[in-house]
Amino acid sequence: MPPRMQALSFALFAHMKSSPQAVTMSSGVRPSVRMEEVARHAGVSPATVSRVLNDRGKCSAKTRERVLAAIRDLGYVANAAARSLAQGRTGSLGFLLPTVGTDFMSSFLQVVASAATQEGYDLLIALRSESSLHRMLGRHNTDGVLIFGAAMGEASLRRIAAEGFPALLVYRSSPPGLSLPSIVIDNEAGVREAIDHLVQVHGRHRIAFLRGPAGNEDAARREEAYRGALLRHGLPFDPRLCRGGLGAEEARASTIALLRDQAAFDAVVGWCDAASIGAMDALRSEGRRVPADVSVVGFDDIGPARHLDPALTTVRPPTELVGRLAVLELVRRIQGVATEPQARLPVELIVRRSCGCSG
Amino acid sequence: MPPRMQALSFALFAHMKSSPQAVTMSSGVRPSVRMEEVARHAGVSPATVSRVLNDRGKCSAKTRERVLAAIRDLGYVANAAARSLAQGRTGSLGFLLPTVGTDFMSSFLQVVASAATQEGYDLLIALRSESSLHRMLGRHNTDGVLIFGAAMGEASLRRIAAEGFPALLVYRSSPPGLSLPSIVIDNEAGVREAIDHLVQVHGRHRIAFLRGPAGNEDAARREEAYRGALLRHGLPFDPRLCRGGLGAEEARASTIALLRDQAAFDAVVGWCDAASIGAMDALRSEGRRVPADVSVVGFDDIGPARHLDPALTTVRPPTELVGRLAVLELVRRIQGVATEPQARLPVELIVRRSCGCSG
DNA sequence: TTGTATGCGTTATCAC
DNA sequence: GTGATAACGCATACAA
Repeated sequence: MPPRMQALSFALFAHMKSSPQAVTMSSGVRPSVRMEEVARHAGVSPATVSRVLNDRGKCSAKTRERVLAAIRDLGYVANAAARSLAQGRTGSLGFLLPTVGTDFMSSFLQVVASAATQEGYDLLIALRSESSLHRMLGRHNTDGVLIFGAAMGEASLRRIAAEGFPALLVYRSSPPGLSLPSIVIDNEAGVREAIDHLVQVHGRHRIAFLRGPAGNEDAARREEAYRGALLRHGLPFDPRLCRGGLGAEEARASTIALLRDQAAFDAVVGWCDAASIGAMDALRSEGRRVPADVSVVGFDDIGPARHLDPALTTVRPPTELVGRLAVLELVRRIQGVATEPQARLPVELIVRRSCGCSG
Repeated sequence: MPPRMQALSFALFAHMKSSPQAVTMSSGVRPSVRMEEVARHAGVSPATVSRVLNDRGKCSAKTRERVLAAIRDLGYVANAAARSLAQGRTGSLGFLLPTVGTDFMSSFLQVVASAATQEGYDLLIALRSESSLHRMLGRHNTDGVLIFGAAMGEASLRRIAAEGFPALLVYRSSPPGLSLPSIVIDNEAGVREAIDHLVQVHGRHRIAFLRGPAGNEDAARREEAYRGALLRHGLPFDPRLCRGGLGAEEARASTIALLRDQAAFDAVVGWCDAASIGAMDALRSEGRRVPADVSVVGFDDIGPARHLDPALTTVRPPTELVGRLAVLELVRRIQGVATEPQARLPVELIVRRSCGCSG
């Protein structure tokens, strides 16, 4: 935010804070209509209304009609808290995630949110915050939680597992000994395929890698796979070619450092698309041509990948499937059904132009 | 999803569905610890525990300690439903939005989520779904709702207003007669500045516009402003230059149509960045140079905008401010404090290279 | 098929 | 300061 805007924002806040216009406390806030009122209106007992609402037990079509009419007339909406208390379930899922501000996370969240709705659950989201985490736990507030990546420390995971609270890890496997169910993708196969392609199709032999954050399991697996793939092709591992690329910024910097380093390279594999995009940016600004001089491959297939110039060749995880499966499995676990301890979903190499193909 | 993957997904689902490993129903699921147990453990009454938990009324530091210790030992977490029922508040905000899958929405959601956390509220998100909307209403389930753009029909808005349920519109103004509080941005000023810049600095006189979706208020305002700005500069409005550009795809198509149409133009203003990006894409693929042949300007300043080649000149709304203010105002409204009926926040023209500047 | 009564876990209003 | 007790609004045996 530029200074001027910031000043403005303070002014706005201050103004509104000190706004003296008294308090409208319960001006038009009539007490919300309860079930009892609906019952009276329909000439039945509250219990009957409850049955109609939940499709429990049989009741004559006529009373059913009357009740529904009353509900409509009065604009009745059940009090979620009371219902939860009585039923012992909240009807909502928690989703713990480190951030929603990235392309990848937002599209994943989209999938999870619609899957949750489809399964009849509300979605409560919490950004890596131990406090909101706390509230979600203890068989309260939420019927179960989806935990993305490293959004939650191992200590908390341990507690969840101990309490038997329904939880499912996504894009992260269970810490040893905990046996929390999880859904991960086949990072190894993805990177292996990518590098096989670079070596076999494009004859690349000096392949650099931009590594992800330390705590990130996917990042670690992909880096491992990178080294493994080099080995399989009999290529030496050159530490100068393996640099930090957390996001586009760092990737840009690393790529420029790579160029300055004189350590010749003819391909860059980013641990994620954002990193690869940063790399392409840097290469272009330094006068290198992609893919003529350097091939670039990413991982994630975020939205912009296909619109880059050249379009980014990248490894696509089955985001849609991961999200739907995650919600489904969590719901199943909430219902007490035993589920697979771990699902490892296959990825797919999307060949576009940044590797050198003409597709 | 490619066919092979789809088949696989079915296989996975089927497998898990038919998994015969019985039911773990309440295997390690011990009944959650309640307040009463904490009370016994600490040698006090439940009422005292409640006081300690909520900092209500005075109590000796010693009992306070004992209670806190008991809570820690037993890993007690308050039951949210019971608490809500007793207090008449849920401690969560609802956020109704059409989608989270776009750059713009995800960064806005990020702001809203962290603001909510900061204000001590959980965030319940609902993707344009009348059913989840329904649950959020009626003074239940959430203490108030944030409604983004056209995420909710006017009928529902009317009901909300009638019930006096705390609600705040964001990126959309209140329908006439409803007086729901709202926070909007100054679309007019943004487009006007952009077009002034194109005309005055770059001498552009044939300016095309890519219009947004019909129901979108921002889109409508921006288009109006486009026509207004042309008028002010004495430029004719040519309907052939005003085409659909909902997203990148349509924008691409429209731009190509524009070129085929022989209706000469030297600038394109997109109603949003995604549209402008699509336009740039099309221009490039058709052999036009940006900005040499055609200037391009966007609206939103989404993340990728600055990384395009050339970097996109665009109008930036104060997303951070809008989000924080929205949460703050909603909370204030929930607390019964009268708030401004409408805030119209200023935008800023971010001049980069796609307009022709060398910045 | 429908109504009555009780409990869900917490907070709040009282007495003590 | 602290402890009993009555709501909070709904679901669900159980009775009718």
